[in-house]
Amino acid sequence: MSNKLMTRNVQALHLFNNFNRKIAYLSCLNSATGTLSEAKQAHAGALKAGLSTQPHVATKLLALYASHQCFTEADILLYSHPQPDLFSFTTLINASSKFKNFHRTLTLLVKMLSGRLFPDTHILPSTIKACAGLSALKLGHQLHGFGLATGLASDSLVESSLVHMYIKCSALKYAHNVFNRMAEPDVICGSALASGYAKKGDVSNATMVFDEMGKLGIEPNLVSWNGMIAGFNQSGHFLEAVLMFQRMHSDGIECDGVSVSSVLAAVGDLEDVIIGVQVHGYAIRLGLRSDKYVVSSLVDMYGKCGCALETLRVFEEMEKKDVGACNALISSLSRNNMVDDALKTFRKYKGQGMELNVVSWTSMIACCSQHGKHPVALELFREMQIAGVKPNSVTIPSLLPACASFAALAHGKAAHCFSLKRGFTDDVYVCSALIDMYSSCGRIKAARQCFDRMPRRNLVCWNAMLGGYAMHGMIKEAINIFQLMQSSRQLPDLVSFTSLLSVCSQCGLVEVGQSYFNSMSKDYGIEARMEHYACMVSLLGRAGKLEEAYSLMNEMPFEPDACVWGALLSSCRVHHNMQLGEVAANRLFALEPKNPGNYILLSNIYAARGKWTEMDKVRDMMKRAGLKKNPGCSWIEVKNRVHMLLAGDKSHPQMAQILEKLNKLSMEMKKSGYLPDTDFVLQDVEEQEKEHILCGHSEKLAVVFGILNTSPGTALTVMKNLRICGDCHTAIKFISRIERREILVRDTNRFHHFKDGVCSCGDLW
DNA sequence: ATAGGGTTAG
Repeated sequence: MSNKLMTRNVQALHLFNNFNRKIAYLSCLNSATGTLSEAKQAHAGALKAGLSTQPHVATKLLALYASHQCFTEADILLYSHPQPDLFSFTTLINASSKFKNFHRTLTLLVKMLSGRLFPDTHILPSTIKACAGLSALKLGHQLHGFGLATGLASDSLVESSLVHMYIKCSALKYAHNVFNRMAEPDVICGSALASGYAKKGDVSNATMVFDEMGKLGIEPNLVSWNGMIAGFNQSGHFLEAVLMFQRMHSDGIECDGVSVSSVLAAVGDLEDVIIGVQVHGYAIRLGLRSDKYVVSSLVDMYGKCGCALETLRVFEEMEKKDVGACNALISSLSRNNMVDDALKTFRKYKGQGMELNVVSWTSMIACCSQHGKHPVALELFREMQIAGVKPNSVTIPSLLPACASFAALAHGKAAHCFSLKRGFTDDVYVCSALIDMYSSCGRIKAARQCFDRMPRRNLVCWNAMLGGYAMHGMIKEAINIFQLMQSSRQLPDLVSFTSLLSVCSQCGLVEVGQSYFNSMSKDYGIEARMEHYACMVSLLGRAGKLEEAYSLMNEMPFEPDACVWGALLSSCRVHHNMQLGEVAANRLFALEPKNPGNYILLSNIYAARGKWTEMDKVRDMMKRAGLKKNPGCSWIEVKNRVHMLLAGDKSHPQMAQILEKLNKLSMEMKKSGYLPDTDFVLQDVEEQEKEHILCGHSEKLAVVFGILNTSPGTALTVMKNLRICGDCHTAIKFISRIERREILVRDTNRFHHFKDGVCSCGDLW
């Protein structure tokens, strides 16, 4: 053999070997379906063998990477692919869609289209699914159009993905249309559509689709029934949910834990414990005692029906305690005013290492906020973050009322910043709570800013803003916002009118208030409730139209409650009307014998009229009611007498006696922590108070009250006014004084009444 | 190469 020939042979052999290696590699690649490291090895091998740009190899590698969600690597291969084909795109698009990487799915679709490749039946469903995942209705709609133009829309996979996409985008009409045109409609699409309507609260369409399924030859299955029950429950159609459950039962269809937990939630909201007990028994018969969802809804249902003991029993019977059930228990206890038990439960399971979630923390915070344990609520919020549980958009409005009642502006601001950071400020509940917090802390401008920045508003937001202006007695702004509300086509409700009437009453706008009161039922079909009558009585009463106020009370369709009588009594005190004052006071003594404020008001009227013996009688009544121990009350009572003496005959024989009594009381008050003033020259504190509020002189206001006394009731009033002046620092000082003492529940209620705009029975001390 | 149903917090 010549040398030349030799070299040729070697070359041929080399080529042959190389070819063999490639063949070996390709077969190896084809069998490589396993791990990610295998995929990487295959990729490395392809690079080494110079095969990575071979269409076949690239496509295979791409699929390997995609199956491991390694989209960056897959992308590199796609971009360096010599001729990216439909198959490469299909594998990548479907993988992205499968792993819910919807943005990538749609980016790939666009890239594919720009390469003049068009989706087929393999790609269309997964791209439509991506639109569903991103709620991209427009694009989904376009893909639908493409499907119609190309005839792909009649593919059954495309059809069902369209139905689901339209449901997810809450375009139920479109979904319904596609469903109606399906060649072979299936249970899955039918149930999804029916429950979609149910979730949206469209009872008639939900029922129609559900019933039509039978006509189309599709038998509704358990999931279809459950979807209806759950949907009705979620949209607040509780009765429909229960009826559906009953229909299911009478149709002889056996339900499961899903049906039971959904129907129980609805029963709870109907507060129908009789049905609740029946379903409970049914659940036990079906052996659902250990279903955590069933137990949670049972606990919640009994709680909503006011059966706290049953709630506890059901929870105790649970073998392995579940967080959800524990959360339901906490909220049930809270609902039934068992705040300490709720806290105990929370601490107990936290201590036992139960993994508490956002709902657990939020329920506990809401519970404390709602029951006046404001510092605890704030502390829990801090603890929650230390525990690494992220607050969500429900946590914020649960916490904010605590900041508001506490005038804890710094905490409220922090919560606001937190919401901004986390993007919660588009949430109507968050914003409404912020508005309320800022108004309560005296920052009405900040409240308005929150209001103006809202992308969408509902009734709650409008009421929060209106309430804020009412709280500050800003009549112009309140009327303004009410008009804005009407031009925005937002119908007002009971709460809106409470604020409006309250602010009119505060500002003495009798006619305006009366016209609002009349238009309530005339223009909006809203029947006036107790709080509206309280406002009206206060409105008329403050203006001195006491007889009119009294006759309005007689015309009321129901018996006036303590609030309404209190409004009348307060007005009687302002105008020194003894006759009506006595009527009101006597009713109040019967309605709330333990409320010292009523006695004081009457005593004040007597004092103004110089009725010495009547004052004695009131004092005796207080004693009999067991209220004589309150030095603050006695103090005011005695002070009134001194005023009388000073105003009248200074050489009154009882002067020395009274002064002695006053001194004794002063000592007593000092001992029990009150700060009495011995300087009763401050005759008309109320006048000063009004002036300072109007001028925003919070320090002076604080001084006036600081000198007078600091009984809990006073401190509350001061705090309220300080907040209106925007001086939260001083307000907080007052709060700490209140918290060191026990406040009568009634006092707190009055305070909240004020806050909500019914200030008619304020002016306690 | 997949699709429909559950409780509890404002």
